[in-house]
Amino acid sequence: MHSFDALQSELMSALSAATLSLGAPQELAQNLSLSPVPDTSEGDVAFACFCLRGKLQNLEPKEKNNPVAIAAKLAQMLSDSPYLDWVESAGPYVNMQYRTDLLSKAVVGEILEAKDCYGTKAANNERVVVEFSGPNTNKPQHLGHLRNNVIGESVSRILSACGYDVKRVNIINDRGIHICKSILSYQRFANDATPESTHTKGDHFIGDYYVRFEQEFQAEYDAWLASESGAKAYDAWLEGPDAQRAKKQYDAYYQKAENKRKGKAPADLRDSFKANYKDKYFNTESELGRRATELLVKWEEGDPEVRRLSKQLNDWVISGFMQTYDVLGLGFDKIYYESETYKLGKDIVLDGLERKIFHQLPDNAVAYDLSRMKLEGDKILLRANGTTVYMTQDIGTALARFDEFSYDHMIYVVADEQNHHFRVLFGILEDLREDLKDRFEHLSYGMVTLPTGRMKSREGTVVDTDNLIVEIKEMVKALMDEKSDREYYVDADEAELERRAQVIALAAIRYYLLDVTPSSWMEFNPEKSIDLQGRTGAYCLMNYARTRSILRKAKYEADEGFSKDVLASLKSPQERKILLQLAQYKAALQWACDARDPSKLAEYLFNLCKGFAFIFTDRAGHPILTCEDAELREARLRLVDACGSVLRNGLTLLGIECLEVM
RNA sequence: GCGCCCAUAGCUCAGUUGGACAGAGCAACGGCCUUCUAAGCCGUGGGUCGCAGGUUCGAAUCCUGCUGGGCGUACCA
Repeated sequence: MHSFDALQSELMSALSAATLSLGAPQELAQNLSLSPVPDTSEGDVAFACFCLRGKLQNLEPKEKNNPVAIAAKLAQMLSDSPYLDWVESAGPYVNMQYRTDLLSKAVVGEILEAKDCYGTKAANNERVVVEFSGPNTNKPQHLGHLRNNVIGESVSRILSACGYDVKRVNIINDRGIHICKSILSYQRFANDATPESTHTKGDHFIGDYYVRFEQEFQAEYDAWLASESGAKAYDAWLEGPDAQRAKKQYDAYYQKAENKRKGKAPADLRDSFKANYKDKYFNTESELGRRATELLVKWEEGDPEVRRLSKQLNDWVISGFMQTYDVLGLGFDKIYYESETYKLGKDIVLDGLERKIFHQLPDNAVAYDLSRMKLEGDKILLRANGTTVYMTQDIGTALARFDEFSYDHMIYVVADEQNHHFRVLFGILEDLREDLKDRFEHLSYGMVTLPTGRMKSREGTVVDTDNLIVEIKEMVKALMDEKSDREYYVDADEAELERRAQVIALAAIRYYLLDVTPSSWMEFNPEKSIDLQGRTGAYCLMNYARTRSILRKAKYEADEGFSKDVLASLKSPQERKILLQLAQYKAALQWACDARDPSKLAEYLFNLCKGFAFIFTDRAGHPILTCEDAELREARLRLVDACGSVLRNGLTLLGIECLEVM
């Protein structure tokens, strides 16, 4: 038996044959599936008989509908299987234990032969483009971007391991009013400072000017609100429809009894005005707003000086991003820049207009009728002046990318605030191009929150990616200092310790972010920061290091020609448990791939670690180095090697680098 | 108003698409370091799966209603 899959399929054929002989329809008998057993002492796998109710023609009428009777019958029929140690029915389930020697040889043998390739599938000739990261060039990346980055990278690796031809792409938003705000702020306050002159990372450097702009603008706005023209604008606003809507909401809320009020209290009229009028103030009254808008217009016109400044600032920010990507080990097959792609889509929309997929509004704007996809309203795709919007660009880039990559799947890793945007985007794309139907996926992930709620830049609670990595690394180093007398630390020089701390810190962060299902919102607690105890990246790394350590001490050689027969001596319940866990790796990987969810793999790896950790620490019951039975000793070392191998393969797919010594 | 999503242990999260007694980590409590890395190992306690109905042999999971929360609903990105 050369692999667990082979062993499993032998069992499945036996099961199919048994059900067939009891009169099950072909179709059903050949599509049975096994399920796990809750308690491993009750078997390795189970077959649940519910699906056979009423389907077995050759059974007595009384037994036909009774899963318990069916289970008993099947258990009896499988009792002489050469692939099983034993089989017994437990209620409606048939519990089975694989023949131990076949199991150990199949599982460990396959892993040690395949090594780094264990679990990876052959190319399936399907290409998938994964778009992730997508930063704006006005601020350094925060914890939310980090979640995006690590999910995007891990999903790419998982898809790749499952046979897909993966292309990673990134689209950097380097165009628009936000960069003009930074330019203006830079012009006014920087005195020609540069990242070099201030020894500041480029994205942080520009981020500070962006924040400065927002502060200045807020101060300007507050002053205006308190002024006479602010008061006039407020009075005028009170007469308008926005005020009426705000008043209605406000009154409706406060007219209810206190215990009947739902949701957040609406802002009072004054605050509604303040929030509501901000954009209008920016566009019409604000000096800063006017200057920023002028810059945007000049940028659009191709004004050389504005273009030069814009490029300079963007280059600084992007070089900062690249440093962060470098630290995280991220690389892209292609990076798109919105300054180059923002006009894409216009021709496609005009073409769609001719094909009557879109329609023209009285002011000549072009829109998509959302009722075509069972939603309401119009989605504007070209403004009356002919300029594009975000949606238009996304349509354009999706189709341009198809021409470039001929993808079978296009996955967008984007936060769940944009669920509606992508629903509309995919609807329009499929309306335009029927041949691309079902190729688009939105890998929607939830926000990373703090115990106090959402991160707010105004309150200074935004967790910065670069700083976070440094902080965790310092924490790891402090812990390492406490253990500096350990044997595995004494040989390491400063640079090596630094490297280990960096690897551990990154593992901790990655595991923390990937251990939660992407679609869930997740809480990040900066107080506790990222714990290094329990279900963590550090724990997984430590167990990998334990496997390497013990193999080093045993002078173990990972030779290929070893006799698999020694593996038959692995037969304790805990050893069997690990064998089964190892055998589940492919299933966990496939699940993670199908669900585009690295947390499925993260959970699996933690459980594998726990199984290994038990044996590793059980020196009395499962001695390895000091095991007196030479065959058993070798078998256990092979098992340790297999655990390490699977652990490393899996962690690599999470983007986590392993340490030989920790 | 309309649309989508969420509610599981003190806290943070799983629960493979309807199946065995609802799990993990943290926190709490009790044991383990002359012996394979204690960033660890073993054990204990802790849950009317938001509430009320319904479908089913069987529901945390599906349906209806309610309660509480979130995100959308731009000619912003």
